[in-house]
Amino acid sequence: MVSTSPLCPGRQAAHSRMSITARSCDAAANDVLPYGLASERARLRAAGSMLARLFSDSNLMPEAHKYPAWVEDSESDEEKLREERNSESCDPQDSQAEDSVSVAQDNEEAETGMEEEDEDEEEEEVEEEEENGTRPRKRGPKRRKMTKARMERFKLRRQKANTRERNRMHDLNSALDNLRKVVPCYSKTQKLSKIETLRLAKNYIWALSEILRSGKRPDLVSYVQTLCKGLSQPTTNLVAGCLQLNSRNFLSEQTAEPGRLQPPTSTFAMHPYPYQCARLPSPQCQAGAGTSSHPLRSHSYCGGYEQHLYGNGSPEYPGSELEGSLSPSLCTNGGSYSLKPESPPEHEKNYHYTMHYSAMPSSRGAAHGLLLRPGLHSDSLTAYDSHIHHDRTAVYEELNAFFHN
DNA sequence: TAGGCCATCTGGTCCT
DNA sequence: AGGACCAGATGGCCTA
Repeated sequence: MVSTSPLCPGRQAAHSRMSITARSCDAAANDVLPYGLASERARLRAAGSMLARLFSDSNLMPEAHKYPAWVEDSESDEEKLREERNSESCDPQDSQAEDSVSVAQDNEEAETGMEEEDEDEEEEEVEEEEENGTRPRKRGPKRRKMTKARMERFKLRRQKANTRERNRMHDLNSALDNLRKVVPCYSKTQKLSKIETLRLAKNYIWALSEILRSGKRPDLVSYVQTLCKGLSQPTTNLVAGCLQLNSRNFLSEQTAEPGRLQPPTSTFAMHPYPYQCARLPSPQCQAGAGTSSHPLRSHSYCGGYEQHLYGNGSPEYPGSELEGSLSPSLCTNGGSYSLKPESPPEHEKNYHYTMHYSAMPSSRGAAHGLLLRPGLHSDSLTAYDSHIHHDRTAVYEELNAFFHN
């Protein structure tokens, strides 16, 4: 039995504490492009530029965040500093703490020695007084006495820095939210964790670059394995669910009916990943029946996998094609359909899996189970989705007409 | 209660 | 000097 956290599948991962930094993003990005093909790199650069534009879109950025109460409350701030001074002065012998509390020491000096100075003298640089005996004088530039005015400036600077840092992290989170929407599996109610989002995005880019490089259609198993490489088990289940993949079924098919799957000439490296998801129905359609010479023009697959992978029927590759395949305008939850497991556990009933589907499903048969309702998930439409929602409505209407006439 | 994830604060470093 | 970026520390929230 696979347990799934209803809020965050990444929480199940036994990863050590990690912070999402630009360095980790760079490290992930460096793994994405294993090939020296200039054309693929150019396309991916274009995709990267598109993502950068997407993330830098001012409409996507959160509104100005309110300052916490203490920012505007100087008295509470002073109390905070006072508490810090009290707590940090408990162990004066700790040299490491000494560095960290230098500001507090300065504050202390300000209180003890400078209160009677007038404001003009406060602007002067004054050598630090000799410390009283026990500890040697610290190296480095001589510290200035922390006057009241200086302390105020310090506090103001610190508050501004905190605000900037807060906004910076909010922007980063906003970009991560946008990234969540363009990776293969998006659920507003069950958000991927930051690290899982980055991993899935990296795998997704890898998978797309493999397709571009080889010009071949990967088999379903390898595709999902590639997407799920390094992800936690709950996230793997989520992605597999989004791709309508029943690992138990495809594993058995792999052994009992290998002919139904792509031969092992897959362009994706097979790696043993312990799929244990057995809560999803069988794939509605089997892979491998296609004869299309081009993966992006395939008309043989059906179901989420194909719609996800080849859904954009545009015959053009570069530029707009890439933007189309990566852009949420074609990869949207606004017109997506939910994939619900058969008899889901109680705690999963509120899950809201959405599968990004693209402009044109591959066949009419594939569309039979597909309800194209522009407002289907309007509750989960975000600001960005709302932004592009209007443009997509016409497409949905056309598709509805196409499939229901 | 432990562990995972997250937001925030903070000081350091680098760059303009 | 000030801003951007980073990483460590901390505490809150949530789940198993």
